[in-house]
Order: sequence, then structure tokens, then C-alpha cells
Amino acid sequence: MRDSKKILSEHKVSITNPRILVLEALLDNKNPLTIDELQSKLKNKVAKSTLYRVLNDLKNINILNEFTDPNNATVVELLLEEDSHHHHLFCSDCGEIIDIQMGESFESTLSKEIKRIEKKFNFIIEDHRLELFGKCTDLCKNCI
Amino acid sequence: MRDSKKILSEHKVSITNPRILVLEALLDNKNPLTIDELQSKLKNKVAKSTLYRVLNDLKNINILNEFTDPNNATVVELLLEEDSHHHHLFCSDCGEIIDIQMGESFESTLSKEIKRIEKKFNFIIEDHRLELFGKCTDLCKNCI
DNA sequence: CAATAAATGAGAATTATTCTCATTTTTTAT
DNA sequence: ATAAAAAATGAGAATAATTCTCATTTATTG
Repeated sequence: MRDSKKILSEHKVSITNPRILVLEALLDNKNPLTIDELQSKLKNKVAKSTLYRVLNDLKNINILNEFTDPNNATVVELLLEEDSHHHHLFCSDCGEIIDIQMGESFESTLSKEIKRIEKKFNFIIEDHRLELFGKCTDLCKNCI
Repeated sequence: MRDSKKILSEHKVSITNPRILVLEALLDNKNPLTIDELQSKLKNKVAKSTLYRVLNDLKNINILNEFTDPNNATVVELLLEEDSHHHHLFCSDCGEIIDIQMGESFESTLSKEIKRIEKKFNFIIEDHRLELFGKCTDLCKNCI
């Protein structure tokens, strides 16, 4: 409750109830949520048009990551620490999405490879995303 | 024109005009197309409900890869050779999507890392996707 | 605390995708 | 080659996700 207000003021956006509620719902989950899951957590406390607007606000201040799961459903997650670079693991059985960190040596090999691609295609690469797809055998909360 | 019929018969699906037209449009492009781009190429020669059905058919016979671009627009591409493992490079200026191959040593480092993740999370990982985001400086056909 | 600016809620509008069903095309078996 | 059966198509209705509109409410500023 405190946290969410602090986040908003630190990013110089006005502190409103819908924003606090959405932030709290997102802060409450360490793994990403689909829009549906987020709406369920919020019940009817935030109008859906407002929910989309708030998500957009959070994207604008760069603390929200938005992507799509293997069914093309939109998924969001808060990105609070600058250094929290991570990737995602999707379970095709239960739909669970898990944040994963790749080892340092992998990330450094990837950086080198990215430099090669930048030269080859004359691109400036600003970001990347790695997603792994598979089946959990016992860890996902819905698969147990 | 020949190719597309062969592809269909090899996969044991009936040979119809809409399927031929969609395949030809996709064969014509080495890089992925958004649904909009595909519809433009097809003009009104294929009804939109049929287009979606045909794309679905192609997915079912495992020769179509579908994903979303950074604007969440659906993108499709044919996957004809089994061994054509590749990734994608997105230009945020012009929207161009380019197929890229990562070097062998990168892919092998990734494989090892994936094995580690499988153990750690008790997952069976079946596929992965790597996307690079940036700006082309002179190569994309729309950015010149 | 008043004035101004910004954000919200409710629902309409828009967009992408799927569904329905009568008609047409393709395949199969002769 | 042809008739019967099966599958696919087109047109548009239905659905789902997201964006937009605008009158009202809430937050910020001085």
C-alpha cells in the first residue's frame, strides 16, 4: 500500500486509486499475469477502460513489461529493479509463466552474438527477449 | 504455382484455390508478414474467414510459424525446411522483421543453458524463441 | 480552499478473430 | 468420367480484446 504510492510519486505521475490498486495486484505476484488474471484479482474495483489506461501509464514510465503468451493472450509484469533482466518459461499444459534468469556465461555469449548481428545487419539492437516453451512436470501451481 | 500444390499434397490436405493463393503469397516473401500485409498481397481473392482458416490449416500441418510483433500484431511465416531454425530481428522504426541465424556456438551454449533450466525447474523444454529489437540503419526496405 | 488539470467510469466504437450455414469445390468410389 | 459423399468456401454475424468518447469525479497547484 505504501510501496505503490512511492512508485507512482517517484515516477512523477499522479497518485490515484485505480493506479494503486493495479500496482498492488501486480506487486503481489512474482510471475507475470494475463489481463484476465489481473482483472480477476481486481474484481470490479477498476473499470476495464481504466485498467487499460493504467497499464499504458505504467508502460510509459517504463515499469511494465507487456508480451503475449503462446495463445497470444496479453501478459504483463512489473519491472521494478533496473537490473532484473530475465526471460520466460511457459508451460503448455497449465499456462503458467515463470520468470527465469539465464547464467552469466550464457548472457555474455548472447551479447557477443548480438554484436555480430548488429554488424551484419547494420542494426542497433536495444533489447532482446528469450522465451522457452515446454511442460512442467511438477512445479507449476496448476499442474500439481 | 507448382510448389504450393506439392506442399499441400505432401501434407495430405486437399488442394484448393485459397490454400494455393495463401501459400504462394507466403512463399513469395523470405521474411515474415503481418496478417494485414498478407491480406494486401491477396487483395480480395480470399475471404478473410477463409484466410484465417487456411492459416490454421497450415499451422496444423506444422509448416506455419505464428507470432506477434512488438505492436502485438500477428505475424506469420512459412517454415519449410525442418532445419531452418532461426530467430527474428525487429526494427522499431519501420516495422520490418528479419529472419536471422545465430552462430553454432551460440546455439550450443543455449542448449546447455536450457538443460540447466530443465533440471532447475523440472520442465521438459520443447522449443524456444529469441527476438532482438532495435533500429535498422540502412537495410530495411522501408527505412531507406 | 478555489481554480485548473488530470483521471475515471460507463458504455459505444473499433479491430482482430472465430463461428454459422447455405453453396461450391474437391475427393472418392465406381 | 461421373455420382455421391466429404470437405472447404464466402459472406456476414458473433465474440473478444482494446481503444475511444464524454460527462463526472478526483487530484494537483497556488
